Amino acid sequence: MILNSLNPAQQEAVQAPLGHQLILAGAGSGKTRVLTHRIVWLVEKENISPFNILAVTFTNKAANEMRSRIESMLSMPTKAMWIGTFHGLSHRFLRSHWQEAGLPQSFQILDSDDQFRMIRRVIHALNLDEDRFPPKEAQWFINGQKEEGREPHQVEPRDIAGQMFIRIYQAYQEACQRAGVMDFADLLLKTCKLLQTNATLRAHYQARFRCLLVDEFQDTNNLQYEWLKLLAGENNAVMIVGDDDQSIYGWRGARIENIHCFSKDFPGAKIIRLEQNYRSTSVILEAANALISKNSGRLGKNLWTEGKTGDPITIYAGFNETDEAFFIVNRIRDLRQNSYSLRQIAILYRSNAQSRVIEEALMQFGIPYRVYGGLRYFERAEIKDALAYLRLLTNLSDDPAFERIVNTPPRGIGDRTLTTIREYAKASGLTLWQALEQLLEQKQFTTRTETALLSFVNLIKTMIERTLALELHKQVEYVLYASGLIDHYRKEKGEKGLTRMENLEELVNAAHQFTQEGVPDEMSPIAAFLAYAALESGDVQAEVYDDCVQLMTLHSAKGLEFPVVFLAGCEEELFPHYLSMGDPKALEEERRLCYVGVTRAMHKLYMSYAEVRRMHGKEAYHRPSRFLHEIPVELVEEIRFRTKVSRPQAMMSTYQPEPEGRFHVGQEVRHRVFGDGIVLDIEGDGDDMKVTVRFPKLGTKVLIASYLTEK
DNA sequence: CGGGAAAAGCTTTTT
DNA sequence: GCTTTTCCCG
Repeated sequence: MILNSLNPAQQEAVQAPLGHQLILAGAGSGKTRVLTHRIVWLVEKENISPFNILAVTFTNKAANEMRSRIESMLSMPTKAMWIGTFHGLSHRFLRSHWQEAGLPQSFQILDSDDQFRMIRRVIHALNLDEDRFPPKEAQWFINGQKEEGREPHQVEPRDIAGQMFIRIYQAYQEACQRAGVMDFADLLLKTCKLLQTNATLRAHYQARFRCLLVDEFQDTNNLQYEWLKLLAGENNAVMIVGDDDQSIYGWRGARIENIHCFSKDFPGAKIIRLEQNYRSTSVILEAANALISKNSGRLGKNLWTEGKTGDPITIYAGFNETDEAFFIVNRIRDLRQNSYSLRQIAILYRSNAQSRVIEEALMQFGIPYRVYGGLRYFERAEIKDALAYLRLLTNLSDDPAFERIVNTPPRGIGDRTLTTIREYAKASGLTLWQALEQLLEQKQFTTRTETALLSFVNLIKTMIERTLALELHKQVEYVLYASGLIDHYRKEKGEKGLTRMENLEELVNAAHQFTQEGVPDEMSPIAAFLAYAALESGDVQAEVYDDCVQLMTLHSAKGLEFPVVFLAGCEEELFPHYLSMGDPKALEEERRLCYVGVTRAMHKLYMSYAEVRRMHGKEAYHRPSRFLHEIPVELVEEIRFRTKVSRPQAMMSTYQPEPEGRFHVGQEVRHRVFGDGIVLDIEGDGDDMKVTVRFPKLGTKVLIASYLTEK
């Protein structure tokens, strides 16, 4: 193992004695390298068997990457090592111990969309008003309770409405149990509960995992922390890696506090800081450091680099969002001339809605781009339809799957028929499938409905018989055609239907590929495939060979790096977002988000804002983001193009403001970075005053007045 | 059942 | 304002 490729702090972390370690790893400080080297070190130097190691990450992508890196460094198989996400590892645990956990062997996993539908059904079944008890809120409530480790009976009701939400939670939980399904949070919760109550299992796993490693620890929630403590027990060594300054998922339950609690809960924990950055220029790092220093309660870190100073950060004041987009596109064209390839350039923004204007500008100039995010493969409606058939075949009790496909494609089973089935099921505590069978026996329907229902029942039964012996991908293929899904989407007009057909056909390939890569022995291929689809909803990664500008939100940019970064929409109300501005905690998270954005850039960072922006249909005038002001002036170069779009002629000629205060046209002024120049124009007043200055060597620049002094 | 009109969102996202 | 979902009627 080559340790001399690591810096002293990294080496210290990799070679740390077997105990608790807290690695505070700044952006671009090589934390993944440290983590993988550490695991290799444990195996090679501490003689820990891969069998005794467990490593947790937040995404499947990170887990896969970690395993393959370790494999390439280690001369032995890593199969015995547990590497995965909290959810993936919990799933693996519950598959082995479904009996102890009181689960059906073929239990399936609900994604958040399935969960939402199921909760809505439950609310209807309880005869509650959807307006008074919105499914979204119930979902938020339920997931929140689960993250705190509370089952329905453990929740303290706050008020009458809270009491109702508990009842919804209770009913939802019962419905899940009946259907043999569990949601994401259940995977963690059931694992924790089982480890808490079953001393034998707890002892077994605590004895096994002598070394536990957690990546991105600042993103853990309470339940995940509990999960870790249960497996760690008294004797196992825990290494966590994280960066409190990059915690940007507080809004979905991540507790930055966990990283603060670690030293207390894991006695003797040693803190090691990785502060040397290998990514960015010192200008970018200084800006990031200055920005994040405005936050309180940090563990504290100061990134530094041995690298170049680099160019100043460019701040562009656009007239409106179109002007901003054109600025970006123009700069991209320049960069391209300067031998940057498009894939080295990223445009980051706070919210997805911002991408449209930028996309239009890129399209207009024929610049290829790729937008990250959006619906992923296994989340597409047509794919979920197909998977619901597979789910129902595996498990006729799967009510959410039943609901989804009973009338997809349309086969004459309407809402009234379904209501009858649902009510019967509810009254007799049966699953929808059982209720349907009993009602058919009792001849409860009109002839037409009965025919429709019978053909559905027969369809499913035939599918089960016919696919039993088939290989997984043949099963999928059979289901696609026999269900009529293919025909259904074929009829859908336009490009949409075509894409959906292609997606469905792709599912056969996906299934084939899945079986080739090997199915865990303890599961049936179909169950394994379904679990895979639910847990790993499929990347929409840009292919590396595509030379495209990368567009994404700041959140999805985390963990990535780009030679050139444009950070668009740096305006108050948008970034920081208006919904976060009232709450100091949320505001600090926005600042961390900005920190994440700034530290993505390797060589060149552009930040831009628009003076006028159409938001929710209205023209809104926002001030430049406070984050821009938190970056030291000497690191910044502010510019504004005087394009036609950016300022109507009329305003210039009729409105010539008399210089208020310190500056007037023709005056000689001084700037800390650019030196001496002459004032050409003045706009606005007070804090917003912008002064156009001509500098002898640098040309004309528009600057904020407070950055200038009289000569 | 399907299409068009009305209404409701509208920050960030992984599992 | 624009887009997505829901609702209502032929």
